[in-house]
Amino acid sequence: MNIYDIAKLSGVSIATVSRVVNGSEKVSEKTRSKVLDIIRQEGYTPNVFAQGLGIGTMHTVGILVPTISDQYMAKCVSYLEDQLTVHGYDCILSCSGFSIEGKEARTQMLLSKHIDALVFVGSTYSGSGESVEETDYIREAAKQAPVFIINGYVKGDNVFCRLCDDRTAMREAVGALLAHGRKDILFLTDSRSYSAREKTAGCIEALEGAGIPVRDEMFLHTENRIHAVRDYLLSINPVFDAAVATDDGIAIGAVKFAQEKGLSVPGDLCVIGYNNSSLAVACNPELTSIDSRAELLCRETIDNILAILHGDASIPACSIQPGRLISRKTTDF
Amino acid sequence: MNIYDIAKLSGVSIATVSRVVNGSEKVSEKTRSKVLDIIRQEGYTPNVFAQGLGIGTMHTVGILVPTISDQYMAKCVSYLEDQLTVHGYDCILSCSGFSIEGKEARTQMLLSKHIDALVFVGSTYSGSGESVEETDYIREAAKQAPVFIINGYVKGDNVFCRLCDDRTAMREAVGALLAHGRKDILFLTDSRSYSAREKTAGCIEALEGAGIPVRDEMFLHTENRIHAVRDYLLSINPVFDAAVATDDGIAIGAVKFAQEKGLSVPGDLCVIGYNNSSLAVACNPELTSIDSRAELLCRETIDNILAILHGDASIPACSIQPGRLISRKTTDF
DNA sequence: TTGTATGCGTTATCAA
DNA sequence: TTGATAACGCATACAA
Repeated sequence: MNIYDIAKLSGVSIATVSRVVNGSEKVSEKTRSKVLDIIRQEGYTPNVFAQGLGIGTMHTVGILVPTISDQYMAKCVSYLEDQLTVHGYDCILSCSGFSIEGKEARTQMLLSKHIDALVFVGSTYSGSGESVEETDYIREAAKQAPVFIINGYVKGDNVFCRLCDDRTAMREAVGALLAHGRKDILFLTDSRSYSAREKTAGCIEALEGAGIPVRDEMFLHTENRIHAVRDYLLSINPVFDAAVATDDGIAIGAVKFAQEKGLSVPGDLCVIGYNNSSLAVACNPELTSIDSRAELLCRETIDNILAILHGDASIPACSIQPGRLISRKTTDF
Repeated sequence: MNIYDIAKLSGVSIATVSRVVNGSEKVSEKTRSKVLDIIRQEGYTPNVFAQGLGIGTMHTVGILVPTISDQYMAKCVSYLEDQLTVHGYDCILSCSGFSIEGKEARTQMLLSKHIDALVFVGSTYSGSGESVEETDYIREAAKQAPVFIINGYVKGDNVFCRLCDDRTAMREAVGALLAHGRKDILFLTDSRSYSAREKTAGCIEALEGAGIPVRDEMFLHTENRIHAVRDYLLSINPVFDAAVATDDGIAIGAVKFAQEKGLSVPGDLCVIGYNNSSLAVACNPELTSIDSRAELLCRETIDNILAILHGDASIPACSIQPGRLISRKTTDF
C-alpha cells in the first residue's frame, strides 16, 4: 500500500495525497476528508525510507551511552527518549562501551542513519584528558549533526555540553566532612573521565583550603562493584574516617567495608556517594549522595535540541548546573 | 558523495560500485581495489535510506520496554543491544510506558521503520489477563515482523515467548520458607502482569501444598518504591514472619519496615526478592532473591532472531527456563 | 486547488 | 566482468 494506491482509490494525484498526509493547507476540505477516509480505511502509512531519501532525515535523534545498565545512563535515556518522542522524534540507542573503538564505531553507525542530532551521555565521552585527538571523532560528527554531551566536556563547533558542577559539589561535600571534624578522607573513583577529574580536583581544593596535606594514598582507584570495593578496602585496610566516591555503588562498597570491620557509620566512618541513585536508598544506613541533576541536564538538552532543530542558533556551547547534596544516614550532617 | 560520484572517480558504472560495496564475487580484483581505494579516500558510505527503499529493510531490530530505568529492563536491553550489534543489526529502542495506548503507539512507530524483528521486554506486554483483545496489537505486529517477548506470554502466529518459570520458582521459594518454619507469609506485588499472576499462583500452590489456608490479607499490592512499600507496611502493620516480593525494590521496602519496627532479619522476618538486581547486594542485610535469568532469556532470543532472519523456521513458540534462588542474608537458608 | 514530472541513492535485472 | 536502466515511495517545483 503506497501513495499511488491511495491516490488511485481516492481519485486524486499522489501530490494531493502527499499534501493531505503532510497537513498542507492547500487542499480543499472535501478532498482532504475523502483522502483521509481512504488512508484510514487502508491503514496506509508513508514509507519512512522514501521520506528519508527525499528530505534527508527520518526525524530521529541518536543517543549514545557507554552502557545502559548503569542507573545514571538509564535515567538520562529514559528522560531523553520520553521527551523526544513527545516532540515527534524517534530515538536510536547505541551502547558504545568505554573503548575508543566502540565509541567511534557507534558514532559512525548513528551518523550513517542521518540522525537530526546526537546526544552523548556520560563523562567518558570527554576522553581521558591525555590528548585532544581522542575526542576528534566527536568534532567530526558535529559537522554532520548538532552534538550534545550530557555531563561531559568537549570543545568544538556545533558541540554543546550540559554539565553538572562536579568540582564544586565535591569541594563542598569534602569541605562539609572536614568542617564536621573528619581528618582522614578517602577518595574512591572508578574512572579517569572528565567528571572524575573534576571531582578529584574539587576534593583537593577542599583539602588544600583546610590546610590538609594531599597524599597519594587518599586517592583509590577501584572497580564499580559493591563487593569488589569492599574486598579491595579489606585487602589494603586503609585508615580513614570518611569516604567520598564518584558513584553510589562504590560508596556502598565502603559502607560494607565498615560493617565488615565493625566500624559504625556514620560514627566511625562517614560516606558520601554520587548520583543519588536508588542504590542510595536501598543501602542501610541509607547513603548520603550528591545528586548530579541528570533530569535537569536532560531537560535542558531537549529544549536546546528542539530549538536548534527549529533553527534557533543562539544556544550556549556550555552550561553548568550546581550539584546537590542529599543528606541521609551515612553522614552526621 | 554518492554512488555516482564514486563511479565517476573510479571510471566504472554505479552497478560495479554497488557490487564492490556489497562484496559481490563478480568483480575483477583490479576493479575492486581501484573502487575500494576511491571509497576509502572519499569516506563514502551508502545512503541507508536508499538502501532501505530498495531492499525494504535497514537491518534494524526494534526493542520495546515499558521503561528503561528499571534494572531488569536495562539489563535485557544492554545484552540485546550488544549482541544484535555484534551480528550486524542496529537497535531502535522505545519506552512505551505501561498504558495500552503507549504500547500500541510505540509498536506502530517501530513497525513503520520496517524493522526486521520486534522484541518486547517485560511481562507487562502480556496484558492484565482480563481480555484477549488487549494483546491484539502484538499479533497484528507479528504479521509484519517476527515478535519476541521476553518474560511475557502472548499466543499468536509469529509470536515467540521466552519465559522464566516464575510459578515454580515462587512455589519453591515459598515452600522453602514454610519448610523452615515460617507460618505467616506476605506476598507483595506491584502489578497484575502475567509474571505477577504466575508468581502469585506459585505462592498459592506452595501454601496449599502445605495445607495452609490462603487468605486475602496475605496478598498486598503496592508501588515499587522502597520507601513507599515501607510506609505502606507501617501504615497497615500486618503480622507476618516472611515476605516474598515480585521485585527486589519491593522486598527491600519490607526489610526497611522490619528495621523500622525493630524486627530482626532474617530472625523475626525472612524476605525474598525477585530479579536479583544490584539493589539486592546494596541492601543490608543483603537480599535473598530469585534470579529470573534475564541474560539467558536474552541470549536465547538473540539466537532465535538470527536463526529466523536467516530463514530457519524451526523455532519453538515458547520456551521456559527455570529461575534460581540466590541465597543471601535475609533468609536463614 | 490540483496534477505532472523529477530527483533522492540504492539494488537488481537484463544485455552486452 | 561490466554497464544501462528500471524499480523502490515519497516530496516538491512548476504548470495548469
